[in-house]
Amino acid sequence: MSDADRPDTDDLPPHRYTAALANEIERRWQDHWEDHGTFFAPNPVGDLEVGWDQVGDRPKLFVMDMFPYPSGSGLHVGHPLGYIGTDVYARFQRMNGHNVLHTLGYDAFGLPAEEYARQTGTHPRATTDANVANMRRQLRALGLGHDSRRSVATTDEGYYRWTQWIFLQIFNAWYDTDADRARPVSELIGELASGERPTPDGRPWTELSDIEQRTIVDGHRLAYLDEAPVNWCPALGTVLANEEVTAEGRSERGNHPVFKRPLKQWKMRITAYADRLIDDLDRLDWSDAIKAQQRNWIGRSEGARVTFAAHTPTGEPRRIDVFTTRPDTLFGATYMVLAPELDLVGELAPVAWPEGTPDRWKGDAATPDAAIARYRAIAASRSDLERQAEGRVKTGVFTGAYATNPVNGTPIPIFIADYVLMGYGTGAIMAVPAEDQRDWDFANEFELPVVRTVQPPADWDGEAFTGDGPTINSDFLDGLSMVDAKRTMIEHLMADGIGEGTVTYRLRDWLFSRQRYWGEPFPIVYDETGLPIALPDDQLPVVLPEIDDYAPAPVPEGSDAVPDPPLARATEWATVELDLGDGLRTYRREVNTMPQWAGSCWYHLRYLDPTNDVALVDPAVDAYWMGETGVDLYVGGAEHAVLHLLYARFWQKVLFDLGHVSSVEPYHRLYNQGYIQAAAFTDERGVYVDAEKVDERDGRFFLGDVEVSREYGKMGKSLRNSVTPDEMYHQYGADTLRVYEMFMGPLDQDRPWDTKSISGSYRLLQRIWRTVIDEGTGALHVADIDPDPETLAVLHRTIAGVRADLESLRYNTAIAKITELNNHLTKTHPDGGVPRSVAEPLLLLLAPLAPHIAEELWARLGHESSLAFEPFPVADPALLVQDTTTMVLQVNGKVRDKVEVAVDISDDEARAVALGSPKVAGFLGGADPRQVIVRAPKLVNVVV
RNA sequence: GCCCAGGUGGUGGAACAGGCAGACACGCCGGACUCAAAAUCCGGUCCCCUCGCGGGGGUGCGGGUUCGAUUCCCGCCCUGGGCACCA
Repeated sequence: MSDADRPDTDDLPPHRYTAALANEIERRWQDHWEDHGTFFAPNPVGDLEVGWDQVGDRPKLFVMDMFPYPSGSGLHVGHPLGYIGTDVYARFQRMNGHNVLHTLGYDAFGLPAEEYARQTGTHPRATTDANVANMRRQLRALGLGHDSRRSVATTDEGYYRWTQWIFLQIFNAWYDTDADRARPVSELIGELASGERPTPDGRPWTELSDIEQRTIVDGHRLAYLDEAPVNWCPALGTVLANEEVTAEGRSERGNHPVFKRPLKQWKMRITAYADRLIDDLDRLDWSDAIKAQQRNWIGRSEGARVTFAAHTPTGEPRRIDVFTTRPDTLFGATYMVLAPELDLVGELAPVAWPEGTPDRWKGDAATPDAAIARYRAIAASRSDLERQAEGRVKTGVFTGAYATNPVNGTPIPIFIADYVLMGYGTGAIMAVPAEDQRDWDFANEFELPVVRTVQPPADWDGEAFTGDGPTINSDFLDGLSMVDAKRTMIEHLMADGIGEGTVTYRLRDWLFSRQRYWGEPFPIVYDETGLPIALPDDQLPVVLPEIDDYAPAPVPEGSDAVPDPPLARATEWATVELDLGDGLRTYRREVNTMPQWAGSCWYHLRYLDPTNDVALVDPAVDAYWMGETGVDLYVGGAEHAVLHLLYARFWQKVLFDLGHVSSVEPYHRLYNQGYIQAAAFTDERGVYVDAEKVDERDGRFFLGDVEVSREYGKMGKSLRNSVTPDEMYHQYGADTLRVYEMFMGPLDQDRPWDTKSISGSYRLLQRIWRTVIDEGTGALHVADIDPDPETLAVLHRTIAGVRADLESLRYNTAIAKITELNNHLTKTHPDGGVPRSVAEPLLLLLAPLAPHIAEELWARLGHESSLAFEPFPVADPALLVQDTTTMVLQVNGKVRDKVEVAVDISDDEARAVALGSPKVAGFLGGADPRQVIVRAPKLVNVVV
């Protein structure tokens, strides 16, 4: 038990660094920093310009955390890990002369806040405000050096006004594939009107009706309405983006089943940026793991589009375009499969089954139409989860129609099957069972022919062969390798006008509307045509209306009811009289809200210029802080690899294309911190028990007398293993908590929390305190003397090491080096009297990690101002050079002796020293060594 | 199945360019101080043999390169994360 666990006792030295003293010091310094605006970072212009003349010539550094949801349960000790990490870095670089911008805002819209509000029966605004206040209190107590003036919440009207403004920029933009960038739709309209760009059907622009013109433009916008199968979650009463649905086909929030439903929804054309989102990863300092995740998510596939000819029952020609990555196998395409939802399916199906149709193709239906209708109904009724649960057994039905293989003229049957997805490629495939396992499985189920077009190896006993081999049964491709066959086939398709090389992406456009209350309203209204109209900037923000019942309308599972967004119930708000340039008219407001991710896409920009109400961000401010590379260090969890991080990159690029920001990427250096995990304990029923009450005895765990079993998981309420920072400040102080969290291991690694181990960090700070202060009297304990040469050398080695470690975020080893220095001082100066010229740099080294105790001791040493801007110590290179070093003597690679030698010993001398060692000689046994490897002055290896 | 990350003492971890494996800390053992305990300080602590000196083994497993491998290469195993009917 540490002394912190018990009440202060009289027999402790009166000036010991106890938790109580630490708390007093910490409160005092937190007040000091706040009163002095210590962490206010000046902007070059605007409201936050104060102090610019003092720091404007310094290099800038923008350090950011992924901002939190203001959750109702407050923080546990796992949450601040990254925040402490960035704070250490920010403080370190501030001492190195940077103008450092570091703050923390709140991602306060979205499902978590709304769910919490529903559970507690209070309005999300009230719970959000209370939760933000509680988290600010908890984070302040950690001593985080944030610029409080820049701490925005996405729910502030002054914030979401600009979220809405950005939406309008995206709405009012289209992607010019020739210029490979977004441009304003006004320029598109200009090109259409001038004839420079043809209209879809070739008629002059001026001859088109207003609705026709608007429909064409709307079809180009980067934010657009689309009716398509989407992820519909009845339990949450909203649609979800692909990124919010788990592999099991459930909602990421709440784990509810998700179904496909065709619904008219807002989407963002992120697919237009697919290539740039991949290519620009190369310029980012991110881990390969996250880059790989983004590349995989975008899923670029090169292949070919191939046109197959088909016809309707009345003989009208229809083309079926497919995407394939294997155009080389076209001669092996023995049937086609269309996604069940494809409209074309209904046009192709004949009234009756063709003669000779096998029964198993008919799906027990009397006619193709009946078979198709039944199959579509079954597909729609199954959640993704159910589809998955049925494994890879292929289902489908024949449409009754045939297409023609364009390279050999063979008629091939057209099926529908749910293994072909509506949203990928063209929603239709050519099936090549010999070279695709899924097609093989389907062909097997339906007894369809298999034609091999790649020669498998002689010992091939498998089914589909997807490897490389000589092409066979393919006329002009025979004998070619896969690569050559692909290229040759694409050339052939282009020459015949029946296809071309093309690229397809796994990435889908971003589903951007939600049927929830607690989100940003869209700045969009509809007129009687039902087409969307952007509100002018001067009408922003569109304020989220107060309503009594903000709960979503849950729809029973399996029901086809259309979701009814809560804002539709704000009837007075949802209908509005406006003059948008042609007199006062009545409009309907968009009643969906934006998704959780909208606010987090651009908060780095609002941090820069939080009070600006005439622009998103002042260009001079943006240019200064974002430069061309963006945020200098961005720390957060890896779980946002394909959500927030992809969306934010997309918005940044749109804003860049439209000239609103200077950086093409938001986050230059990304660092993914690990998670703090904690032991959790279950009783024999598998129920979690309060981890704090569990005792360990002989490696077994007991709750009272009952044995419980241990597991590890994320810290949290559900596992009953939370430890809060509040408990830790009170028992040890915030500096101890900071040092411990940074000492537990590398920042990017998961680590198990162990409250017992925190005492090591507590003792370290107590020992450093004792280095400076006499515990008995409270008097200074340092001496104005010169350090001995060894201490001086240790100091400078420590400075060099700590500096390098902090620079690369290796805080655990930085703390180890500071510990070694202090241990050295304790050992060499057991009765105090450490030279001031050593104690002072020691405190500066400690300052980024444990700022309160460092400030306090710095002040007690007689300094009048905060050390926040004190230059971080620099090692004297002359003192890093040692005169002598330990040379290792090996025999056959095993260490046999060590000798102290001069660092500049020559190879010949080193060799002589080694061979002169009695221990080495003993192993030689009088024989001559076969070989002597000399790496003076570190090592000599004698090979016998 | 595919793509990442990782596997080192009782525990967290260190060894940054191929050269002393286990820094620093927790825990544990022993000692000093104390009536006693806590706190503090000192010493020990990878495993095995040995009273000691000393010796042998050891970084998930099996090979390889090298005078020398935790580090590089090949093949496996295990753990964690991501993706997954994406044509």
